Amino acid sequence: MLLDLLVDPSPDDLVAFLREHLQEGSALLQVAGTCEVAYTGRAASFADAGDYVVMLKADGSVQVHGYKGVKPVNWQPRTDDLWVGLDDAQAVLVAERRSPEELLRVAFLEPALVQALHLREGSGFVLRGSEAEMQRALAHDPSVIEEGLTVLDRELPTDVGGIDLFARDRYGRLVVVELKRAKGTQEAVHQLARYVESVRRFTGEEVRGLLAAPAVTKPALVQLAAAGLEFVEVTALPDVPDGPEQGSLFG
Amino acid sequence: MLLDLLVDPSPDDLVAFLREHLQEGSALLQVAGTCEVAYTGRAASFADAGDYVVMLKADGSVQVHGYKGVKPVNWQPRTDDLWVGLDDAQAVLVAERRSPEELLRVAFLEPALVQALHLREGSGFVLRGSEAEMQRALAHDPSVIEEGLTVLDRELPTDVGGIDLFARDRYGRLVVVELKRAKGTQEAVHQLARYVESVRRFTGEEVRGLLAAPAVTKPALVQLAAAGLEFVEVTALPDVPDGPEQGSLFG
DNA sequence: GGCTCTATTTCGGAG
DNA sequence: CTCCGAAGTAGAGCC
Repeated sequence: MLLDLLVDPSPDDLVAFLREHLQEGSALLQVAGTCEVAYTGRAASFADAGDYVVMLKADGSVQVHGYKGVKPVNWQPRTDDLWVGLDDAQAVLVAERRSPEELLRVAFLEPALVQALHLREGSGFVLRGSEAEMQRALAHDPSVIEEGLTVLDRELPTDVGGIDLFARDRYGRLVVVELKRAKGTQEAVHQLARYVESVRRFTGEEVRGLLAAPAVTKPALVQLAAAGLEFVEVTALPDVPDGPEQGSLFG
Repeated sequence: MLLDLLVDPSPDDLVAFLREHLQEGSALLQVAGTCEVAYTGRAASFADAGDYVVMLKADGSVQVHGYKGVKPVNWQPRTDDLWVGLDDAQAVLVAERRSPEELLRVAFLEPALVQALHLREGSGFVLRGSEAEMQRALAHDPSVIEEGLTVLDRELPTDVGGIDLFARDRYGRLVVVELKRAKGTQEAVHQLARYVESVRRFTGEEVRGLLAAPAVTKPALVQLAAAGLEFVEVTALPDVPDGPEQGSLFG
């Protein structure tokens, strides 16, 4: 797991270390120390001398972490070219990317530690509670939203985007359901309004619009009322296993 | 900078190490090794045995990094309670948070490395090219958008959100400007349409809607045309220094 | 405290 | 490839 480690490397040693392990191409590399960081691309930023931990992953992603926060101070999601060398007697890392064209440059003023780790590729990972899962569960048992609802389609494309759930209520009226895993916002209401309008225009039928979420913000509720749309609180969901057999029900 | 480091620590040593440095409270801690990670809270996730680098920052944030990607596999932006101890002869880290109630648990099955680093608090950091800066620049010189434009307000609140720039054109017509730092999407068009509708309703006047961005996507352009809205390409921006004197112009 | 919005969003998926 | 929308979004700003 731990492949290699140097404490207080000289600039030369740091460059050699990084080059060697980048060559290999499968290690996660970290350099901790005082750095200067510059980024240009989608925006531009510059951080003068400060203490950071620089993490280089095997997929070419680079992130520069400061003393706080989950989010790195600077980063690059992917790099097409990675260059390591000496500049003015300092070890320097340059990560470049095309499309979008961007460049991250880290100068290691005082590297305190460099290490190479080998992380085997990911193990089984399960996430529960996404909107996709919520959609699956509600399509499987729409009575949670409303009694007598019949699901016609999921992810139904319209000219203004995809409708999460498309159904008919017990009286045969068309129902557009917009799902939100978290609190429903004005944005969600507007999305719903667009869908309802589109379906109304397309079918000429009466169309109800439901926002199904665990909660709504107050402004969203006002918007809903103003637009003649409805909110349905959806919290505890029935447990539905995922799998291809579920998808085929609605293909 | 490097405070302490252990290779292949025993569970007991790992727990002692973490406790000691958490006590101190100002270090960035990292554990690399084979772990099992579980999260419950806003959603739920579970990752069985895999290789990860766990990073604990002094602000209480925790992140579990896998072999790829900028984004951690699991994380916690802030923790109200951090607990380290032995469970079934394994070192275990539990990071808990209230509001939202969530919990991250990492079991270190085979810790390969643990280290403590001291990162001095951040240095000067400058970011250029954000939407805020774009807004400042365009408010300062709206002729970049259109000749004869007079800015009335920035971040003007309406019942459906805040309008980036609110202005009158050379003929005295009201203009709502929606800014996007990157390519304008359908979402931006809908947002703009919402603002325009709101202002139209509120004032009863004729209202123009402009999407100002370096580019638009094709579907967004279609939507714009359909809604009677306009696109203005805004690329090179005048260089405007930020500072309180700028803000006061529009307070 | 809650609510809203931006982001160098990242990431994954669909056309 | 582009485009779109979700995210346990994170984080900042405002009320």
